[in-house]
Amino acid sequence: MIVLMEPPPANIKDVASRAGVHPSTVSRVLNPATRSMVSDHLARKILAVAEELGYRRNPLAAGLRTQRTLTVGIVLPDLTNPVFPPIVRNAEHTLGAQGYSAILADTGNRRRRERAVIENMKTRRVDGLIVAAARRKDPVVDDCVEMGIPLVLVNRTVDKHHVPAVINDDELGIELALKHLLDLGHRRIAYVGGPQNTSTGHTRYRSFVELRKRFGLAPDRGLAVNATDYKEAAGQDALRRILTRRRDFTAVLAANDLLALGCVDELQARGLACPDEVSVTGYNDMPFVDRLDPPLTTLHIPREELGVQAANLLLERIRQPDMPIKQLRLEPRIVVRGSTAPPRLRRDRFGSSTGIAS
Amino acid sequence: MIVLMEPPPANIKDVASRAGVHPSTVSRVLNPATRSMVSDHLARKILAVAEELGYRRNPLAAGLRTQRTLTVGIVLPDLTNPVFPPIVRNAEHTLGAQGYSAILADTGNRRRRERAVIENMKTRRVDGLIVAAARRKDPVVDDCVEMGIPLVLVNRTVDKHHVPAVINDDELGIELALKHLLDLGHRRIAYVGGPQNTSTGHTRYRSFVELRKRFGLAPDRGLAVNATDYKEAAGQDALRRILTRRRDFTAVLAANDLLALGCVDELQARGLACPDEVSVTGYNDMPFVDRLDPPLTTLHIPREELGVQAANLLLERIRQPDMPIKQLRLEPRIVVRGSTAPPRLRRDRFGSSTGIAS
DNA sequence: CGAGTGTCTGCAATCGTTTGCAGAGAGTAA
DNA sequence: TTACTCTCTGCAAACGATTGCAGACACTCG
Repeated sequence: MIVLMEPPPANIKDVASRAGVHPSTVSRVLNPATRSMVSDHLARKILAVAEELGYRRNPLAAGLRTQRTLTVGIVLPDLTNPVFPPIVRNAEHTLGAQGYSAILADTGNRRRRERAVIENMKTRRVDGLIVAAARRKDPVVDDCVEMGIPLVLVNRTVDKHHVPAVINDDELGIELALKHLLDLGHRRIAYVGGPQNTSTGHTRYRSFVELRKRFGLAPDRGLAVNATDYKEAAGQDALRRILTRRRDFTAVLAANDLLALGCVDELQARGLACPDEVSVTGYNDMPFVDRLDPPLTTLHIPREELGVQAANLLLERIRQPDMPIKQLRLEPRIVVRGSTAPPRLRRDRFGSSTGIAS
Repeated sequence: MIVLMEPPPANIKDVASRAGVHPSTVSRVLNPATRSMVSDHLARKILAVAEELGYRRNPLAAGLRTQRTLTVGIVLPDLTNPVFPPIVRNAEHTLGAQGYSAILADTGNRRRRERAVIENMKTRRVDGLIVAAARRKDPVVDDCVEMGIPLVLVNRTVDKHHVPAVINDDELGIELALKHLLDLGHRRIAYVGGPQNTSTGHTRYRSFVELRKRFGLAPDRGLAVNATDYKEAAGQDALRRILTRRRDFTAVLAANDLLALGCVDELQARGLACPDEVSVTGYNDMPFVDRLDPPLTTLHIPREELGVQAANLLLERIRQPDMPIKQLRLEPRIVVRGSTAPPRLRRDRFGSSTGIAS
């Protein structure tokens, strides 16, 4: 095959000599901030020449000089978790509209890899980071803020305050879910939570415990278990652990859709009908959970908004690093579907005297 | 807040002066290819100093000089289509293992944006591109190969041959699906295809038409409609169009899971039970289609493998641009689930004399 | 006419690496 | 000793842009 060797792309010097000016003048014309330094007449001419030669500025050279790369890193725990694609997509899109490109890295939920990819991004001199993989205590994140690298957390945050973040109002979310179950008439409600080293897992669990108290429910020991992971298997496992101790609940409030699916699996495995015998709620309203069997009652979170806001917040921080730190807390709303229903009397199968009662 | 100003990261000159050598020597030691040029003793010393100073090479400066950025672009039509995350994830991971970072862009299926993002990546001097958003005729892709930019297509390819690609064996896929339906006893099978400007849409449609002939089925006109988009709404729309003409089919073979879901919706809207009255098959085995109602019979594609192979192929091309062009065609396998069943006689509701019969 | 003011453009250093070339030095052989 | 080879290291020029500084020039005003 014959490869046509294209001429090397025009650089700023080519444009300058073709326009009969000095490279610096060209640079000034091409740079919006310095554009006004050169006379309109000359500027127009230079722009024309640049256009004609198909000039494209070399971001490496520019970045080397300016220390800005127009690049941001996006760090995810798990791209195959359906919560994240919409966030990424919208973040990428709003960043792109401002000239920024996104470098993506999936940590696979591994700390070592999180450290490695962020390290890599730092050496690549990204202008900022969007991190969706934060743990509550996250030394990698701490390092970044300490080094002054603009950073925005999304979806999950860290315990330390004063880190910019766009997250969900989990207290509200859990309250909505719990109220929904209470309204249906449930009183014995199990809780399957997420990993306690994530802010979502922690906050949702804490909220559940507090709200249960506030609503005057018994502090049912043994009815709440936190899974080690936001995955179906972990959810199933958690519910299994609950079921070894108690069988008298009529609903399961899960801290995440995937956990909820695991719960549904476990119920099914035990021949317990959902929602007829046990109701289940999730969190996140992942795509397609509306078409599952049963359609999942869950909390809808503004995924697109999370992405857009995270990107905007980051851009703001990049441009004005000294602005006070903002935390956005977006409101979820409950979506009632087929996985929840009023409890039925089923003394025949369950009792409060199943053994290890509290 | 007090910001501790870190000292600027050490550069190659710092290392050199600290080790009492010339920067070029340091460069040679740090670069595997030239590593052997310097004596072991000195090299060890230099490495120690570099380590001590926490030296990290600046990829911008290196890229500026070498014209290699250790960066590749990944271009997707729609990240929220569940087919892509696993591909991206695995591609990113295998690229990362070789020191490459991935710049991600989602075109939202818009040609303008495809052009723009690839243009942007080119000016960023990516070393190569993985494109999952290709159309059958895709001038943007043509430009890239013409300019000699290493490029690998994934999932979809272009009509021109001699473009490296990792795709599915769609002929086989459609054959498996069709055979499955035939084995169940279906004879009147509708087809809901994808956009004909994508290779998948085209190949699957063509395969269906040919196989139908080969298996001796009537060339049922009006039983095949191609959707304009790989989305549920488009699938629903397509089946609706078929239903205005014919109602005598007992199965729908859809070219994609999302289209299949749209078909299910339309059947449901018309009160037709799936699979009792009409069977439906999909393509891609998206995550969670196994838990839908009904669980979707579909073709499983090796998504992880697609990502890994695409990345490897690209790396190969980057390193040896003159290698003959490879096309990988991975085999799907059929996964039989609840959305397909033997046809039932239902003369009561359907007849072959519903109007516009062929 | 000279000084002062303001606007525009050019000069040259700089960002941090890489790499062709040449030279230094050691070693070998005649 | 001289010439030659070989191995290692240093020199300096790129790569392509940005930017502080200063000079050129036109213009106004006294």
